Amino acid sequence: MPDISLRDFPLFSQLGEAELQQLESQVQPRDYTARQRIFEMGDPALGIYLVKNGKVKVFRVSPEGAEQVLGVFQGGEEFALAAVFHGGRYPASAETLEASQLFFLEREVLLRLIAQNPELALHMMGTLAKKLQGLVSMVDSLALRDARGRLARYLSHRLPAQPPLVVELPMSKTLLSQHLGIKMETLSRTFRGLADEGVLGSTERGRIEVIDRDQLYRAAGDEVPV
Amino acid sequence: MPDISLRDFPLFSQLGEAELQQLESQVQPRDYTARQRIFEMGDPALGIYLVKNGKVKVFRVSPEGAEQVLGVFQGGEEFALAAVFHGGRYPASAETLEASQLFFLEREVLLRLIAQNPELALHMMGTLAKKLQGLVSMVDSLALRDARGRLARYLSHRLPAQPPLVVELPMSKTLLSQHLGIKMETLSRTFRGLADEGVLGSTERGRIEVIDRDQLYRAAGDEVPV
DNA sequence: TCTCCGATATGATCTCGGTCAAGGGATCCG
DNA sequence: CGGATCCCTTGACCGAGATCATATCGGAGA
Repeated sequence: MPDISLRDFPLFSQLGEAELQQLESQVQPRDYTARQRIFEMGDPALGIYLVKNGKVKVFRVSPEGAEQVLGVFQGGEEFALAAVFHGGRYPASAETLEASQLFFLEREVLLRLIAQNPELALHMMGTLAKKLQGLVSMVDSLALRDARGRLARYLSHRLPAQPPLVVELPMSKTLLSQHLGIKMETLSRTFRGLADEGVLGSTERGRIEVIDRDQLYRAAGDEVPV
Repeated sequence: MPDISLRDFPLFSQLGEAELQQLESQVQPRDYTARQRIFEMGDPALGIYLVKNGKVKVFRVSPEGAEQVLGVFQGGEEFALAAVFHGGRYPASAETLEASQLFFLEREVLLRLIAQNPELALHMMGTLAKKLQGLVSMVDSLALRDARGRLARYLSHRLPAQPPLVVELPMSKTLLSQHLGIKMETLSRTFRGLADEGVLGSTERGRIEVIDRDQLYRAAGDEVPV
């Protein structure tokens, strides 16, 4: 996994060389070990995080301690962007999945950056809008699909267009179950079910072989664009 | 219900008199009857809608025809804001609940407006961020709370701080059930349950009397700020 | 190679909420 | 006044998925 510099973040693709260098000096590198808490839901939202390497999960916790994973972010992605713009508190918690290096960008620095680069604002609105869309899709899954439908949808979204009909899971099945809002045991049974139906092949080691692409799409319900 | 002009939209609170007048000429008034479709999920996102009066629901539909309501918008609110910023398609459908007058604001006009008023961009990012927060809360409800917890949370969020311990539902119970992701019958039983527990009083005519505020908060789990 | 431990699988139950069915009760209208 | 319609309530039953319990797999380290 090669290291990543600021210029590799799509979020900053608009910026010129000079601005990037300036930004470089204002960003705070922070190193984390595996399973380290980055912030807790309710903490004041002081800035955004950029993932240089490693993996971070963002999640909510139920009163009983169950976790719902909102997203897993890795190199080149940023998180907690939205929290900065209503100046309040983080609406979820974040924790590393493995040892990770992040950049922390203070709220004020980000706002100043935007003030100097108006087109950056538009770009960030696009980013926010995409996240919103992702959450709408998540709500749809949770409210309107059963376990089979949720899994099929997750897989079909990540199935590469080109031949190797394989989905590489970016996280463990345990974590995936928390992302789909179903229990591990149920996810396990659901994978098994799809395999028995002939839709999937092996599902080991985070490598999901898809055998019947069309039926996977059908199980996903729809929304899978052409 | 008094009529509302553009200056009454919080979204445009930043704009000066001149800009508002200019905007006035670029906005398209559109009238709808009750239960009329405004756009369908998948339609190209051509612009945003501002609600002058009436009520609009935004929702997703399952393959079986069940609806999940993402939001209900009324006078002074706008919807479909996010869709404009990734230039794609509406990720949900919208329909009037009653006869309504809306303003339609074309994407290009909005973008031009932002270009001329950079601080408007920040304000809109705040709006987007709030919507994102709302969806995160919705995901939390759907994934981590049971019917009782969802309803209690909904009510506690809308309970006025001052004495008349009453929540006025902005929609029918049927619609509310589609908003909370539970069936009408279950919602009815859940209301009944909370009343039997002594948490709620009468729940008739969209007027929910809260008797035991503390227990309502407790049933809501947490997240209810001090 | 052996041991340990976290991740995954599988079986046996339980349960919340969905489904199906049958009323109320209010409002509007002929 | 009777009927039609919409919204809500209540009851009986059922099933997908949660829960509880146990077994197995596979990688890391001694």
